[in-house]
Amino acid sequence: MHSNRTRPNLSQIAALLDVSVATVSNALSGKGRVSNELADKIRATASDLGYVPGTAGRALRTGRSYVLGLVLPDIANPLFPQIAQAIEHAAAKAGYGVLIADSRGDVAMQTEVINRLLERGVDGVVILPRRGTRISDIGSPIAVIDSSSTPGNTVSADHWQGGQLVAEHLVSLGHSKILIIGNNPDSNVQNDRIGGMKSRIPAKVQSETIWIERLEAAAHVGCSLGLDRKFKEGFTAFATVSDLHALRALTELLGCGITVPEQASVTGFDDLTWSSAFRPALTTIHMDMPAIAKIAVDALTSAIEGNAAGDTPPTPGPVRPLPDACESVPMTLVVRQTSAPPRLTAA
Amino acid sequence: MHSNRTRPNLSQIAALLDVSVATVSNALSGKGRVSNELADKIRATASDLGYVPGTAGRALRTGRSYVLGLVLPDIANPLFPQIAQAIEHAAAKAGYGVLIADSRGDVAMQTEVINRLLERGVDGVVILPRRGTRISDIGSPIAVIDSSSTPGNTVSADHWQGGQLVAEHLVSLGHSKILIIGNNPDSNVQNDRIGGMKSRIPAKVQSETIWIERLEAAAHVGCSLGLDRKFKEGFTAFATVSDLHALRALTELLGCGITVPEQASVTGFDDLTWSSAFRPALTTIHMDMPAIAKIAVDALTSAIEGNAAGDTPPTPGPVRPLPDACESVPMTLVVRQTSAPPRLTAA
DNA sequence: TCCGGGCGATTAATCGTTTAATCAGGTCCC
DNA sequence: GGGACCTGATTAAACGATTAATCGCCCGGA
Repeated sequence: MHSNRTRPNLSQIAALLDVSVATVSNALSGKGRVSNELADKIRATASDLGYVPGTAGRALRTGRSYVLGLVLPDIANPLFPQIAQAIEHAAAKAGYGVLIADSRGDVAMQTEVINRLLERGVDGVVILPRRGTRISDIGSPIAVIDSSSTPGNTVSADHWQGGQLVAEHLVSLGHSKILIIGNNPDSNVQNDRIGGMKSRIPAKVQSETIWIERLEAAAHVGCSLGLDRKFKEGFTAFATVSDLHALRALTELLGCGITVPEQASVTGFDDLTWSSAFRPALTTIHMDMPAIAKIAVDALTSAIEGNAAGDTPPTPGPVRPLPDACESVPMTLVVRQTSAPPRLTAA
Repeated sequence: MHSNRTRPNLSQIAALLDVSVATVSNALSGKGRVSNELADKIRATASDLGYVPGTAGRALRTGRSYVLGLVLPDIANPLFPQIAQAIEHAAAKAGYGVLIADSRGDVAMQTEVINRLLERGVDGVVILPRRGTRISDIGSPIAVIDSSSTPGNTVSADHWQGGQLVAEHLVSLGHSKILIIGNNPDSNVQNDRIGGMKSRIPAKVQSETIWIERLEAAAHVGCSLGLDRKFKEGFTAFATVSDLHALRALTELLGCGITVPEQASVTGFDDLTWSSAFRPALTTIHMDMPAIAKIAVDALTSAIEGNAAGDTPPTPGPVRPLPDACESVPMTLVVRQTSAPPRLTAA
């Protein structure tokens, strides 16, 4: 590969072989009619020069930038690394780049950053909407990753089924009083997870749900969740909707002298990267982000490229998963060290 | 703002006002010679149509895309959200978008993803290099964020000074045996942090350094760090180089029945988002990512735009901070609940 | 009256790629 | 021998924005 100061373009190759730029373009894209030997020569010098088509010219001509936007409600979300990595990887495989945008938790900002992405010419947008947000109709295809109970959702983890896994696990361990710990009752994701849990808690097993934000509104942020009292009431399993809350519950229990998992079990959700970095390592529910990202990106790119091929006008708005893909990706249970059968106290 | 199906362009505005596209362009950019009243009319209809210059045409003509690349050694790094958010914000303020790339910890991949970004036409690259990587000379300006002891570093947190803060804090609390817990002795960042700590540990205070990766190589991943033995040896303070390791140390101590902060203090580094989400909340060192990002982006954009203005040929390779900016951004101590004076055991 | 010059706007070229339309030349068949 | 047809290539236009060069016009001074 030559190392020129400026990147080679079609006309350089054309001049070198004394052919027209159109022929070079045809040869490299395989679209027009070019003799095999000439096409070979062209491909050879192209790779010799290290030619890659300039995105600017192509975008101008074709109207497509091969860039997707990724919109997150809050980029500081600890789940973000997994998501960004998976989306970037899936997009790269499909030949797309990923432009990030952060709405910083602000609802108004969410539409603003989407507009900024569109102004930059992205071909489509992957969005993890902020709680309770309706995505207004923008002029481009959108893939929504949230929860199957969100209208317009494209794909998401099967939070309900994940909740079922948690409940089944704890019940099968022999727990008979399970405390479900949610954060915000307005979250579709959390409601799905909790709904799934409840659906698999048999009648003979007691359960109760508490919401952290409500507790904190009544007291102060970072207040005690009162788990020691719940433990004394007989709860031996504490099922949270997020690893973050599981860690909080875990440290609160340990701080009260309640051992985990001997006296009490704790479960999380999401399998954040650090969830296995401490002792006892968290039992949690893992989501298959690569699969979710692939479905979202496939749906998006097919909508985009379908459009371009298209007799039909562009299809803006939320996209559906491809026929052979599902909207809900199963979650898996990761049993580590915070769950065990309850110690049988003398009856 | 009209809501057309296709985005307005210069010629639409020109046709509407019966002027040439050049005049419209001049009026909007304020460069050519246009009468005030015509310029006003043009600006009015432009904003009425919701015109924003298309990036493709502009990029093609000017050779600049107003997009920066952000390269991370491992996007799954828990520090990534803060970094990405800060860079994205700083870039957006400067009128640039941010394209992400993830080298997935692979050194060879690092140069590959940089090339992919360049092929996409980014104007510059912000990179957090993988340990021990030399950034080969690419044809574009690069801002390197690592540590001041890294050659070619553009800007970074003052890890050394952060280490000093930790040591001063622990020493002032009265600790006289401090265990420093590092992960990988090849990391410039970790060495800086530990060097800073040692530089502020007076002779009368004992200290010792252990490396997690070495311990794990000798035993197994996730093995005990042997902190209970260290505690019995008299160590009362455990200073780690990362919140991740602090959490590990904290849970190991708690699991051994050693109370924090009453019997032992633990400190982290980086102030990860979840560091305050559990009890006892971590005492840690916070880095001013927004400031770092601003310096990096400013240096990058000024190199880019200096080039364009330029008589001089483009300045590829690592950029320096602007004259009024510094290379090392001070870190701050965040005292929470894991640090306190050591309990005086009966002598 | 004629020329120089400033102002306000237009013309035209350019960036790199794609693609529809066209063209030159050869082959085949009636 | 002359159209029909196929093949392999070229020509030219187009995408949208920027910008150097140009042009017409009016005004002032000689």
